[in-house]
Amino acid sequence: MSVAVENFVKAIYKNKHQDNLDTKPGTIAKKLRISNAAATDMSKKLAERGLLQYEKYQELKLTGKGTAMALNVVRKHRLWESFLFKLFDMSLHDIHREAELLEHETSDFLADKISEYLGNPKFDPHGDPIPNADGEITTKNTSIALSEAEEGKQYIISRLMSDDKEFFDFCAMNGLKYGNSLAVVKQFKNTKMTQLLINTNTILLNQDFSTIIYVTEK
Amino acid sequence: MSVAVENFVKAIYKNKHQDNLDTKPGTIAKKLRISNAAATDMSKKLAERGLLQYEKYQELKLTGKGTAMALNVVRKHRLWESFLFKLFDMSLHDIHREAELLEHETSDFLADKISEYLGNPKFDPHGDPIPNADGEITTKNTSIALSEAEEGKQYIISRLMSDDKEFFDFCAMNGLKYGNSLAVVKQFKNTKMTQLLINTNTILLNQDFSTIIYVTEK
DNA sequence: AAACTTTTTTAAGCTCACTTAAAAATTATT
DNA sequence: AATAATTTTTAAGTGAGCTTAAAAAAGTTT
Repeated sequence: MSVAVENFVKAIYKNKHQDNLDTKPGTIAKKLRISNAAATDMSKKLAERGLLQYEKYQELKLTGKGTAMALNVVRKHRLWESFLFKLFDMSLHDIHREAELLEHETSDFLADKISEYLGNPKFDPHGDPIPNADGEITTKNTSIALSEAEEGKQYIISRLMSDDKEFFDFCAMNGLKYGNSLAVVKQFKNTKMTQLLINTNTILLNQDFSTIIYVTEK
Repeated sequence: MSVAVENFVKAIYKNKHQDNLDTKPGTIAKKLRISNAAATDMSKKLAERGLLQYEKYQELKLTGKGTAMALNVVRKHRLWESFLFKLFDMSLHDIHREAELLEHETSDFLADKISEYLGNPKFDPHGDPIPNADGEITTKNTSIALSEAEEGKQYIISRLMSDDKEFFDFCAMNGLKYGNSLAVVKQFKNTKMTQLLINTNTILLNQDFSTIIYVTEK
């Protein structure tokens, strides 16, 4: 399958299950940096191929086949991220950038080899779950966004949900790393800021960041 | 640069420096399994881009820029082969197949990481030299084809020059592996066969295989 | 509800990387 | 050297994946 098609179904899947965005052609277009016209066009073609359901002016809905394709690409992406992170000590942003390309040129055979090598991990270095070879995500996500965390409690960082370089740079600089501990000191209701303590450092996060950092109770 | 372009300059480079074939558009077309017309077409376009010199009915000649591109792709291919071979215990044919895809989606940055991880190897598992980051091949190839080897002498396998699955299956079955030792027992002049001894086994090779297995004197 | 704004779709057109068919040139054969 | 066979080039056309511009529909504001 082509890169364009794989990225298209992946974008639909992620908008629906991850980024809490709608799946209308225009929204997908924005994410993929293509024109609305191109997205509408692609939608019709993929509907014919049985990868999604398309109805004028409505949200796109992946079929089972389309979902399977999306999960297959997501699996490869997250396996590559895990692998590169482990072996090469690359930043979260760098591994994302490389995985974005490699995911489309990786056979199922190689994906399984990588998975096996890593001990069939369930999460990647961002804390995102890795679908298994059958496209199933077997882990339940019990984590919450930092913006929803309770004052005074201890948490462990379980997910950094972004692919923005500046965000990752900020995280790296401040010890905000998958698996690390922190305490939520205060939630500022009006300004929607979250104050937390990590490694004896106090950090104040605005909503942009507190809603994409996920944690579980310690 | 597109996959098509990268494969085109790579094919020219390999025909010239490795496979001892000419570099006319038709010959490249055959290798890439595209029509002669497509190859002629591409030749003109790449000439305009300064990657090669094109003269009607003549062989194609890579420019410095074209050669650099070819070597960059070859470098990535051979680094991937080395890497996959080392980590995943994959067959020579399998690593080739995967590398053929990955080579086009690998940043220079990642290539350097892989190289560094492997200790900047000079040869891949086929015995092919790996160009450095500047596109230089610093090793001299002193090996000869088995078909040219002398009766009664001991050799070490230094290169398996092919990408054919059957050939690699044969090699794997018979201990014909990069770095292994063998003795040339007899060269049959008329039938162009080579008889050799490896691990107490006698093997008789025809010319198809004896010309693509390279060795150095022990 | 009418008017305005935004989004989506349709229409026409582009580039890339191919194809097949025919014409032209080269190479091989007698 | 003339003819036949092969190779290369030219010409015309295709599908994928885009674009911009205009038309149509949906959503928002007053």
